[in-house]
Amino acid sequence: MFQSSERNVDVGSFLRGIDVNRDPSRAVVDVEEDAGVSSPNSTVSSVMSEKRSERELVAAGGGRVVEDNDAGRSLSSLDGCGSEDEDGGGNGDDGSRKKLRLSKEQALVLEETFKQHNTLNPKQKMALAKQLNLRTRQVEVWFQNRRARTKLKQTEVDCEYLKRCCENLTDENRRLQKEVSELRALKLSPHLYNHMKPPTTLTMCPSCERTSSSLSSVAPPVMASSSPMGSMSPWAAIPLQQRPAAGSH
DNA sequence: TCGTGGAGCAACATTACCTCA
DNA sequence: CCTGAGGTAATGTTGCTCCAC
Repeated sequence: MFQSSERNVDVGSFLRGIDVNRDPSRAVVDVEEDAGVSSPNSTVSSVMSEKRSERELVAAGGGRVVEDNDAGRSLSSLDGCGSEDEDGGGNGDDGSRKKLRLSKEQALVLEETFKQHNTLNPKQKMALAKQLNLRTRQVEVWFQNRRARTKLKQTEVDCEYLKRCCENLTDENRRLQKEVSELRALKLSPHLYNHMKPPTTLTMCPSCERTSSSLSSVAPPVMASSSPMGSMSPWAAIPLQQRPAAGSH
């Protein structure tokens, strides 16, 4: 697996410091969820593999694979987790993971819940899982993926916005450059220059009595980085209320 | 009080399956 | 029927926090 080394230098990192989901009752809840997989695993991998096999059993044994995903089925007809505790023993033999498709009703409820809070504490997770006849792990995974999708969408929106900003700045730069060359041309033609009124757009610098828009100050604007997505936060110079937001999910 | 190991969690990258044009 | 693209559920890894010891 290829992971970037700067993986954790992201927006989410500092948010993790605020562990809004931390719930004192968590331990009890999680023990409940992982009932039967409570062996003291020494490594994460072993935990994962055990949890994985548990999931596979449910996914396969529950039979909630795509072929039975007709739009009309009711939530209560989803048996898989109803069998939260039962293992079903399905086709765990071939090791293939069958992918279930959430019903429209389930997706709707999950979406609505996500709108209210994009993370769930263990109690909420369990309640939601129970309501939807899903496993808590499935709810958890759905929220993880949903957060990822939201972030991706927001990134795309940000990117588009920055692209437009860049284009606007380029245009502005071009305009200013043109203005500079025009002013230079005027300056090189004293007979014309003397008879002209000073440009009304130029303001006097009160302290030095020189025009604030002297030629040197009209150099092309240089951004903090050559790229609009430079190392510095691209939003640093953009008022918060002007930042675009990804559409509702 | 401090260090340590385990557990749980979220973020992230990736994989694998499914649908649909 | 085949196929490639896109969507998304699921998996694996990593780092962080909390807590018991």
